[in-house]
Amino acid sequence: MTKTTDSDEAGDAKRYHHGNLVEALITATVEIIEERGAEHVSVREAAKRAGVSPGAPFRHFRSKTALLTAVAEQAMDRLTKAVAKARSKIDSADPIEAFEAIGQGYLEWAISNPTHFQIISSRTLIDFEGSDSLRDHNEAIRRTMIDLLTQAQQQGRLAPGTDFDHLVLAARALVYGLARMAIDGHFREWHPSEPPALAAQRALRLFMSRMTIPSKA
Amino acid sequence: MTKTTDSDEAGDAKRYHHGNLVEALITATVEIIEERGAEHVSVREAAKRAGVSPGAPFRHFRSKTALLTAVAEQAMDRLTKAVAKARSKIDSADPIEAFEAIGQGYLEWAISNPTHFQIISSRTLIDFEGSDSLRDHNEAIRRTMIDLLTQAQQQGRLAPGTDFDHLVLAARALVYGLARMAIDGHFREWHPSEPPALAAQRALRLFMSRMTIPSKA
DNA sequence: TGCGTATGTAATCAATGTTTACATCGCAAC
DNA sequence: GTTGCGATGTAAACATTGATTACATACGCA
Repeated sequence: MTKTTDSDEAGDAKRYHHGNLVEALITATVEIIEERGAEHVSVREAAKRAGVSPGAPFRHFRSKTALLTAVAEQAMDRLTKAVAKARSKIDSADPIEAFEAIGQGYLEWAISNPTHFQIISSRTLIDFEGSDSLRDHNEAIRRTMIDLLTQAQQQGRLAPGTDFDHLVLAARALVYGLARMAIDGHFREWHPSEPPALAAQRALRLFMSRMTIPSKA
Repeated sequence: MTKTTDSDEAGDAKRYHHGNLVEALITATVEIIEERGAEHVSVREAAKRAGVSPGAPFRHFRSKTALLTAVAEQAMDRLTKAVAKARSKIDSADPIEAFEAIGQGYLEWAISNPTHFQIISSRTLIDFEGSDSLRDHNEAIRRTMIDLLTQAQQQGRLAPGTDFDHLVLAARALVYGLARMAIDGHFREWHPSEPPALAAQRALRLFMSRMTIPSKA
């Protein structure tokens, strides 16, 4: 009865009960994805890294897919927060500035967290449709971007003759394409002097400046 | 010595030598990808479908990765041809029209061949760097698009104040993003009346119309 | 015809996902 | 404190997979 500390991670003593296996497995899985790619994750390896037997993970995750989905949920959570933070930073009520800020926040997060972004968008490895959390967060981001563009339209800020639906499509495709290019290594041939996140931001800004009309203020 | 026919596939007789195993394995692998996704391909399953023992594929492919890379090479070959065909169809010397045609050809192929496009761009499953064929074809397409935009620039057809490098980046990201959205199922919420390929084409056209100046002719 | 080599088979191995029977701990009720 | 039950872990097993090795077969050329 020497120690009854129940809380967190700093224990060396190997107890029968891990205490925080779910978290430890997710962390270990992220590590493996970083080292070998999401396709080469193994549940046994994650268990080993968490210091636990091969069967233990299945007490918490029905399958390997469920484990990877949990990783995706954590990732999506962080992405949502990054986007929200990016938006809160600009105080302007200008919907176009807000859209740019959100796009930039999205891109910055995706580019500096390629592992997490990769698992979010690899929909054959995770059960996207089966996770309310994933679907909801994804829809929230998408709706925010559409709402801002709708505001811009209502304020007459879209370049004349612009079809709204195809503008939205192009904007989403641009942001998504830039993010995926980054994680797929397409930025390798880019100028070393300009970091990918900055280049992406400028491309997005170029796009928006051609699609919209500057505010009069 | 009844049959000495050496050529192709129409034989029911189970010969010891398959005759065209490489091709058969690639075809079988494509089938599996269509059914279960690229991450769930198994060499044994491909061997079974080709009517051959589990070890046989390794006579022709050093590893599973090598088999998947061969599939990617076949896919890239077809994509290159589709792009070339799209370009040859328009006789105009206008670089911007040519760019649009190529982009459209690229998108149409990617959207109607999601399986093949997926394997091309999943660079953790295939050995992209190790395949001269893949690198060369990829570089060729990229260079063609850049060259056309360069011509447009030299003819003074870019909207004033447009930074060339970021225009190229945005254009590539847009095309790539549209293609990936299609294969990742992001078009599901799109109007059912307008097929994804058409929507993508219009988004691309919108983008180009804002970035360039129409020809005087 | 005969033989070398490309191509296939069979057997085998280690690693993996998953299940099942059993062990151990944590914690609330007495 | 003791008891007992549910949550959490272990150990062992099974089928499937990627890959290797020793052996078998047949194609094609001298």
